[in-house]
Amino acid sequence: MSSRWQKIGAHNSFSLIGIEETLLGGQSFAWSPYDPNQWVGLIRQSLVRFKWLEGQLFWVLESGEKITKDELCHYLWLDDSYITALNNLPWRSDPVLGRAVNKFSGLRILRQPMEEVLLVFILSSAKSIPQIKLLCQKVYKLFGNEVSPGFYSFPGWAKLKNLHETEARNLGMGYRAKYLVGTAQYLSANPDFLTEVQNFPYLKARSMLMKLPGVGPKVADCILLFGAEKNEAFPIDTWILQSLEKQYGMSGWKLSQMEEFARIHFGEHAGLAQQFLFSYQRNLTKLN
DNA sequence: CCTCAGGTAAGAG
DNA sequence: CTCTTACCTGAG
Repeated sequence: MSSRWQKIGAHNSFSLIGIEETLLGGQSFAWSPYDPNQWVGLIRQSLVRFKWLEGQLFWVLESGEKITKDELCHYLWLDDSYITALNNLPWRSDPVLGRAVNKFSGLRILRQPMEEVLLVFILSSAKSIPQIKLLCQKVYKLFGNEVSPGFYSFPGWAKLKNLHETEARNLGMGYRAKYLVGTAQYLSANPDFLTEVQNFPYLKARSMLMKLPGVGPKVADCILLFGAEKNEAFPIDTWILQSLEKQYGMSGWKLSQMEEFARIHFGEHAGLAQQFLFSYQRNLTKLN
């Protein structure tokens, strides 16, 4: 059946560690390891499997709705704008970023559905990747579509509105339950909210998102970076905090000062730099 | 048994 | 605007 495999791109500048970190590193919780150098996951209503072989990335649709190569390329940010973004980052003059870019060659930002990113990052606070995955799966299983046995798709906020706080807490959400319920209500009352947010420039979009319960500065930046193609967004989580403090010598700096530094130093594609620094910092013990 | 986590919100200074 | 603390739950 290997004839089903299709090659994704001729010159996609990936590396094994780059694709692996892109899919499993924590910007999406939809992907799982399959065989060695293979990963499965849902993109909307399509169950897709990727394979890394001899320096090339291949894909196959396992089940669910048809998906085009163009849609996959967009999801994986395989168009030339990635190269442009990378070239605009100061990795030549910044040795910290340089090491990260070199180590995680081809690491990208996945372009995910904004609605789904909103949900998973509301649920992400103070939780590890496996915990977030599990929690998402519980919610998806309750309201989502079973695309393939064991694979449930993101149900959409209209259906999430049917989840009451008590029920959400019973799933193990803890204090995140009231965030989810509150956000579902807000979106129900303002159906075009996310579309509007997407059309505003970064800073305005960010402050709009922060009106949602459970969405603070970090989650808002994740939503904009992973779900709205706003590359200026620079989510500062504990890993980035560590990176800035230890690699960039910014201990004692205020969060607002770090944001300003990121904006000036990394520029309009700061979010891509963030992803490299994040991966480097998080894998620091494994790298040496 | 105790601490802390990939964060947010609320209250105080 | 900055700083502190509580908030659920589960892992270490």
